[in-house]
Amino acid sequence: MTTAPLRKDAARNRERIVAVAREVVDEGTPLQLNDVARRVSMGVGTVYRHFPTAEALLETVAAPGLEALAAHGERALADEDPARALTGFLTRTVEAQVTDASLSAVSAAPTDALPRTTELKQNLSSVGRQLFRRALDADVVRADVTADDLVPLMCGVAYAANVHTAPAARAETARRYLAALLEGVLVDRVTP
Amino acid sequence: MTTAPLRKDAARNRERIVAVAREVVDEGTPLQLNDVARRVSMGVGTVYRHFPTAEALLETVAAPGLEALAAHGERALADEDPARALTGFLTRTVEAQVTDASLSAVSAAPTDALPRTTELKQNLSSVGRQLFRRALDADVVRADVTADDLVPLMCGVAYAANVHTAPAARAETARRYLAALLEGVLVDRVTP
Amino acid sequence: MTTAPLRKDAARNRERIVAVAREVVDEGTPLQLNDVARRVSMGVGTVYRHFPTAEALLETVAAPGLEALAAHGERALADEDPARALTGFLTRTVEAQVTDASLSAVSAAPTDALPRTTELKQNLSSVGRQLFRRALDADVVRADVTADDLVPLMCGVAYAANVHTAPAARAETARRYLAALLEGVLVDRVTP
Amino acid sequence: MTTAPLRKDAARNRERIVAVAREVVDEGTPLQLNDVARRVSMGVGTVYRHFPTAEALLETVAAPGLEALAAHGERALADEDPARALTGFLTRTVEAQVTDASLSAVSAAPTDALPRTTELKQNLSSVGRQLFRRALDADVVRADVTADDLVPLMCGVAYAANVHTAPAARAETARRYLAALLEGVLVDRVTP
DNA sequence: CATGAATGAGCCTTCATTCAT
DNA sequence: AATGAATGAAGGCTCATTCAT
Repeated sequence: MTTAPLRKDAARNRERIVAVAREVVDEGTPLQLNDVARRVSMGVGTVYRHFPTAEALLETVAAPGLEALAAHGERALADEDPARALTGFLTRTVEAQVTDASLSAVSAAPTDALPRTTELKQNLSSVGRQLFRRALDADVVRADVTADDLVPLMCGVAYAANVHTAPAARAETARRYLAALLEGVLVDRVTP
Repeated sequence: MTTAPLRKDAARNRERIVAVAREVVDEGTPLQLNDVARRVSMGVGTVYRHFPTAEALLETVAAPGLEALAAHGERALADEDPARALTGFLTRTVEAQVTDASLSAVSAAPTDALPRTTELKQNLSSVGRQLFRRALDADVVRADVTADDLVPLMCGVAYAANVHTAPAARAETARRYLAALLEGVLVDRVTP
Repeated sequence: MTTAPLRKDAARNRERIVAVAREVVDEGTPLQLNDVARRVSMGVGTVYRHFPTAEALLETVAAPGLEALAAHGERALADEDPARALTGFLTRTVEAQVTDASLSAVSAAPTDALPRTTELKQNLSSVGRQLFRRALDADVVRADVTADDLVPLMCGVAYAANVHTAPAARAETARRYLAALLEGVLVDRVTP
Repeated sequence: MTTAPLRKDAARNRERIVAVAREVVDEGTPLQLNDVARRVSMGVGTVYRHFPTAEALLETVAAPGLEALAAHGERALADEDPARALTGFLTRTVEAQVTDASLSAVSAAPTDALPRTTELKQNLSSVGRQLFRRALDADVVRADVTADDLVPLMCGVAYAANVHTAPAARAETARRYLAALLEGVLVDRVTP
């Protein structure tokens, strides 16, 4: 056991903190531990006890999203059409990033506050990597992109969708930009 | 000229401020007027006199870069190959954004502090739009991207190149990502 | 109680802040939270935690004075002589304003920082209004002044007493000016 | 000659400064030499040359008003009815103070920046003193107010009219408050 | 005389973090 | 465990005044 099991009330506190942090993130408000403490009507100390830094809390907020993406990826691995599998996975990924600010922040962060986050990000990478390899094996991927580029590219697509775009239109824009990336902006120049 | 020409010494001070701000930006340090004042050994008031906000200073730092990009675009308009012209312009753009943090920040900003910046951004947009239209007319562009998407997409490519990439490799990565976007990640699925 | 009762030490700090603010006010120095923090040797943050604005602190400093005035007014309501009751109340009011800069400032302020202040000012108004009505009913008040004029007039009397008057003489001067206002500067012109 | 005669252009500059300062005062904006300089499109230095301090400029702005009041007082001295003369003068005075922020500020100020201001204030005092003495001699003034109280009392009336009163209603309110002061708020208690 | 750039003290306010209770 | 008061560095900005040009 890594951590001692939390006392029931402590566990409940922790959950309330995370729930409220989720709201803060969804509001687009920067995540501050003091702010969260006030919102959950707990002392700052309590919040700090559970989450040593704002990043740790943010990653905890992001975790279910990361898990869900990985789970989706796992299911996609069962898809017989490798292109469809990869496309579906990536679509889901950018949609999630555009919808959930904790995911875009955590995905793009160079370092993690929690080991658990690193683990989740690796799981996700791994699934992406497998989907990518299958697509490669099926010759549906051009050569000059590697599996390592998937995360940065998805972060970029999500970022692009936020630039000069009204919030309501971002999910749709993200889908369009992903499509552009997958299919290419330029028509193939066929040399006869 | 809208504003009275600056006195020689004032002009020199102004230039020193911009030069130091350039360094701050290149360092990756957030641009703060107090910090700049300390670095140039001037009173804060002097810096504030020249630049009422950090954004104004940042945009001033970015201006030459924006001009250079527009100039490049103008020259590209003379290129007889529309695809090459557009590609060259976009390559230059993402390289610049990845190399110069003021450009990525200013490009993605929804509002401008200086009218001059708005003007420069419009020039740049306009050039991009013309290059795009030519490419469209030459049937080298797929339909579902419009000229309005160029800026967001370039911001996204530059952003992607910064994610999980060592500084030294960013320019090269940006070029790769742009290529991926232009040519498409997936092979076209030809239905026979 | 609306707010949780303060911890003992916090309460002591709060009191020290108010006490020092009282001194600052009595000195005639403008009330600044930073200044108060320095004088009580606490971090600025502590002072800001207790009082979000200088106005809030000023009103807290003024509160006991406002309460005392209202209390005096309540007692005056028991006086059988309506003119004496009103006069006594008003005398007390201008004396207080002239003696305590927080009272004149808070009384004249168009808006309040603390709900408690609004409440206290309303109490005070209400008492004045009742005393005034009694005097009216007893026909000892001329018609062209209303209860709404009492506060402005008292502020004016206190202000007048501060103009070109040495501090030591101000209370006495305020009484004289109030008497002038009540009795009239001009002799009644009796038309036979 | 106290001061060397100004060169024509310097004199014109001076006048423009005063005119703009008048506007600033009428706007209710605090009078700042930098601000005035900008508005008249002159260097701050020029404004400082003409007016060493904001007070000096304010007093210069107030001067015509002070002169007009004194002039009115002089004419009032010719009035055969001493009560009417005094009343008219005081009415004019409070109206002026309520209408012109420079007059209330300069009147209440304990010290003057310009000798000229001291002189004007003395003239005005002197006229008031004479009107008051006449009224006294005619037995239309109660005893417990002296000529020295006139200025403070008028400042107080003007101040009272500004407390909790909408700008548009201030002149009328000031007149009412002056009437109250002159005639008394309380009915004379006649002991039979 | 006129200019206006430069100064920098000084005020306001926020926030991440600690630690006594 | 929980609390939340205290901290104080740090950043933002204004403005009266001076002085080199």
